[in-house]
Amino acid sequence: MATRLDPAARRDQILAATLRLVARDGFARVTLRDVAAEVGVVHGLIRHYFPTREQLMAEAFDAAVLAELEGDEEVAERVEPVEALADWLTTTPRDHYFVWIDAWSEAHRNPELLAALTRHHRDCERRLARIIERLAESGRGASDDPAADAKMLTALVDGVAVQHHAIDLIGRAEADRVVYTAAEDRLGLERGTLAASRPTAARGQWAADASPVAATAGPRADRRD
Amino acid sequence: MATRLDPAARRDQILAATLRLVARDGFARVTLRDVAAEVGVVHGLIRHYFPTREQLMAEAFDAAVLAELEGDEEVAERVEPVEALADWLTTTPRDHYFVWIDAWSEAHRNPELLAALTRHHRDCERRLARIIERLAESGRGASDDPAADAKMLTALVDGVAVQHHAIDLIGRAEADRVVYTAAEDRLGLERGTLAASRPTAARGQWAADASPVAATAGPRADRRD
DNA sequence: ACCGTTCTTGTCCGTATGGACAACAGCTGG
DNA sequence: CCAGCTGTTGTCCATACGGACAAGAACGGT
Repeated sequence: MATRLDPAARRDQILAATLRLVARDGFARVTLRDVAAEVGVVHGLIRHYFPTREQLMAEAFDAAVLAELEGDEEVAERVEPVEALADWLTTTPRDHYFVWIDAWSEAHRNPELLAALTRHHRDCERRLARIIERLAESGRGASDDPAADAKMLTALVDGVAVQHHAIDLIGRAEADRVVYTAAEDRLGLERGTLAASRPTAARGQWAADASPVAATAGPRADRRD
Repeated sequence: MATRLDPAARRDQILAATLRLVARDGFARVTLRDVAAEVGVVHGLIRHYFPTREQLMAEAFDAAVLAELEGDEEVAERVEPVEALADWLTTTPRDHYFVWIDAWSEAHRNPELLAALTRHHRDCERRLARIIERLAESGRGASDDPAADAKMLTALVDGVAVQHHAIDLIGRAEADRVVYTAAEDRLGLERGTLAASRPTAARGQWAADASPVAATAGPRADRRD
């Protein structure tokens, strides 16, 4: 059925499929058979690459964390701090956030996941703090305590993302507006500065192949053994 | 085994047990047998009260929303706005938040749950906006747009709650500090005002009986049929 | 051309779940 | 005291899951 693949390629394929399904169905509901069907192989094959369901999930989430943060670092260091800030604070693609929200709800009963989440969150705060620092150095903004400002803004971004993605209470425009306004007030920027410098491109992708996370995966189909 | 109970009492008992288990294991993992074991009855009895698992979950979540918001309204109207604000912005008990976070991750595949969440969120924002309004009227604070301030602070509270409860990155003291500082800046209060007026008592309870949510439910026990 | 490696499949098993149902038991009204 | 209602139990069933394993098929080195 499925053509024989390079082991590494198949692994990545399985991890990408797992992330798609987690975004759609949640960590707890994704079964090995689901993943196999999404990839187009027999469910026994999954076990050939991942000894247990838990390990699959753990590696999939690790891959997500890794992919989300890779590369941006030096790039962000070169662009104007105001632009970098506007980019960082803009809302993330929906399917990504579904995975994060699911991870939050799963973290307190999965220590590995909690560790990965903690590392990821610290990374996010650190990068944002660095942007704020550069903003203050450039004289275009002000901050007494970049770390504290970063922590507050990170929390705000997550909270707004919940309102936007999970509850669907506000649209993307308003989500950005809420965060931008708060950031401008906090960092001594004039109102509207951030919206004006928002770059056009969206942030990174997930899967190993070029397709976005939720490319496949229509309404949950029936499965067989 | 279990003594014959008043139907309404047994219903409430089942709903309370369900919420306890959802806080511990998540919506997706709670089984009818789990609930029955938690209550101390046979799993067939659950079906006598709730025709299907989905309905049980839906009603349990409705009960949670209802219990969380009931009563406080007129009470909040009588206390000093600064004190009411400090109370409203302080972090909610942990087990409650686990249910909310789980609900967020479940909402996009459960329309009823999404509707309940939306209503709840709107209620929260409305109440906070009312407090901010009274604060401005009293002259002790200022707000150009109470609704916008309420939306931003609600998002911040949720985001901080994630950092505090889900990721366990910050403690309760720091969680309150982050929110209080942001609120004070936004509403023209002097730094420290909110921390100084935090009331002593915590917010409401859930279950029908007096016990807190996670009273029972140690580390997940083995079950039998 | 052969042969070992390993990617891949098909099938089996024990377990757990949601749901259905008949029998039992305690309460209430006549 | 009896009959009916209903809360409660125990048991059964079809399904689906994670995991295990042996057999098949493609690939690579010699």
